[in-house]
Amino acid sequence: MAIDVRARVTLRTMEQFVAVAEELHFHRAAERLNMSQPPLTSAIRKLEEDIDVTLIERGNRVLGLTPAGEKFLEEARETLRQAEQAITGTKDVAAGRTGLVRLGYVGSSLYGRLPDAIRAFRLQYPKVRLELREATTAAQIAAIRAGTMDVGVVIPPLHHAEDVELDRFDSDRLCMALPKDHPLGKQGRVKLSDLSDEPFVLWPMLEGRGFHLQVIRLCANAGFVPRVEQEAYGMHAVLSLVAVGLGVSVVPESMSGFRDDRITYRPINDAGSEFELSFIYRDLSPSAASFVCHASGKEKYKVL
Amino acid sequence: MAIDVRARVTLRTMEQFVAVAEELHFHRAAERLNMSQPPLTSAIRKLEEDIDVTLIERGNRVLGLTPAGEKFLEEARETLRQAEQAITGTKDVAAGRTGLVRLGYVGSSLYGRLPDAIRAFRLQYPKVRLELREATTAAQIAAIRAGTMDVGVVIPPLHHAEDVELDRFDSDRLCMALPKDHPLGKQGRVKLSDLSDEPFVLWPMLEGRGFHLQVIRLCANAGFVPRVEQEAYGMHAVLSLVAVGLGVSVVPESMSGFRDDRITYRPINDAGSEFELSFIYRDLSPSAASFVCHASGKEKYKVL
DNA sequence: CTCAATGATACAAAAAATATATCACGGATC
DNA sequence: GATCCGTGATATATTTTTTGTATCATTGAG
Repeated sequence: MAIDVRARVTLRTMEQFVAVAEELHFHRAAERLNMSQPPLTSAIRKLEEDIDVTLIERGNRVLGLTPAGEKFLEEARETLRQAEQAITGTKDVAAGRTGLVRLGYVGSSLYGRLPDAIRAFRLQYPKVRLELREATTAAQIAAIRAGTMDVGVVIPPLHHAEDVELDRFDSDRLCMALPKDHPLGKQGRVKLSDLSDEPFVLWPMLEGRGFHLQVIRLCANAGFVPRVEQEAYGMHAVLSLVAVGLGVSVVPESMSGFRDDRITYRPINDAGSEFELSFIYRDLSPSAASFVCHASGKEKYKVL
Repeated sequence: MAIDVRARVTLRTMEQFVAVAEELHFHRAAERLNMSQPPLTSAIRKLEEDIDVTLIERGNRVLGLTPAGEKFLEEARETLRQAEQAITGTKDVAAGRTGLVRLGYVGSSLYGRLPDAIRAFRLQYPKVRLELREATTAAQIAAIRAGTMDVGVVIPPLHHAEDVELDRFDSDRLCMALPKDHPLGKQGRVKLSDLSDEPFVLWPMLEGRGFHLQVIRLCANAGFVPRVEQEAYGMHAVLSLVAVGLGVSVVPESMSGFRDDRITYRPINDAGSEFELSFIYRDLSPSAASFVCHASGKEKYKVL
């Protein structure tokens, strides 16, 4: 029976009651509701019958609310507000204005366009929560497949990852990082081949395999195999070791935004020094689509 | 336009969507809703059209919710819950199960049935808030007229108060209060006329005029005019002064529940020693009606 | 290849909401 | 005190919405 009652009392009924309760005048209320007075009168009466409670006191010519009417006015307002939120909230989600984006990124991307893209996105989509996690390209692919990450920022090429989509986001190139007191560091122009006999500091191959290979290949093209004397996890660690003179390294040019008095950066003009940063994803939630869309500047994405 | 949309999305629609979202199966959902499948299908489609958001992913033979659908499921559930509360809450108010009762009472009523009545009422109507305020009969009448009090517990008769309704609640009688070391206090039987020459402690006439007059009249019938030597506000104060020997007094018998080693109570058998405690009220809110109804044991009251 | 399951479509019937016209009542006005 | 205006109630017709019945289209399993 309770279910039956709820079925009969509609949002429209509540809207009508609120209008009458606020105006305390059937004609004015009907006008506000863009309807005529008779159906309004009967609607209110049916409402009272349905819930079996007198809500409006019909004293001669003056209307008043019973205590129950006051209560229903309050509750009906809240119900209407909630109903409206149901719709606007849903539209927000659909439009990607609300939601959660779990964003992964490779460490080096923090020195490119990504931070600015994040800042701009947060301004335009304040209700989207962003969860950021640094991870290697391989780890991001795994997380996206596992559904624990929505979007990743990685360095292509990807291997065995035909199931994830890829969108170019930023480009960068490799450059040399030299200790400032190193002979080459004082020299104006340095060629990559000049490093053939120098000890290298590099990240382990497990951390960013594709990127690692690109460095090796680049050196190979310059005619040598880099002698890796020291490995370190993370670009910052690599650079710290370069700073104290443990060796030279090849890092993304955007890392030169990371300043250290003991390090000198030198460009590499060899072909193959360029690399890209791309978004990867599989099923884009609307909010994740908003992010990729906004950051990559492309127009539309099919959302899940 | 937003208003238009809200007008089209009804509670029924939400109920239908919730059923489909929970079952992920149109036929089962329709069965649960006691309707057939085709109109359910079209209702959901119309809902999606109305808010212009895809809520249900119709993958071949398997249904799934889009992120927006998840959101709408959550919000629709909340809306339905709120709508149901609007009705049940209103019914609670109408039935007097919820609300506020501002109850006034004369001090002496605290030693009669009132405390028990309050306790029992609170057990049966836990959602009704009770505001208690001690006040004289006259003050209660004024407060009820002013609309700042719902129900009063007073000692009739009332004067110039034809506009308030009166309901007998409890009865009591007057008794003598004597200092224990007073000669009369040691005597087994005491007649009221024995007090004719004793100094009296009484409350001022302003505080409980009708009650005061009853004492005077009672003494007059016993053949004397009480010599009031000391006035004190409140029964407790009166009794305290009796306890220290400042005089004798006549107080409600129920006050003998207030024990003091220095006071002896003696019954008054004279006609006219009885008095009543009554509820007074004007417009009973449902919760106030519940209270009066419950306390006085009567069945039904017309509620405002 | 057929069958069962499932959602979509078309059309008809039922129910509900709303509009129009009118009445009934009460207080204000002259 | 008769009349009129403002207000809510009633009766009935019309439109809109919702629901039901019958049927089809697609898909995956045996």
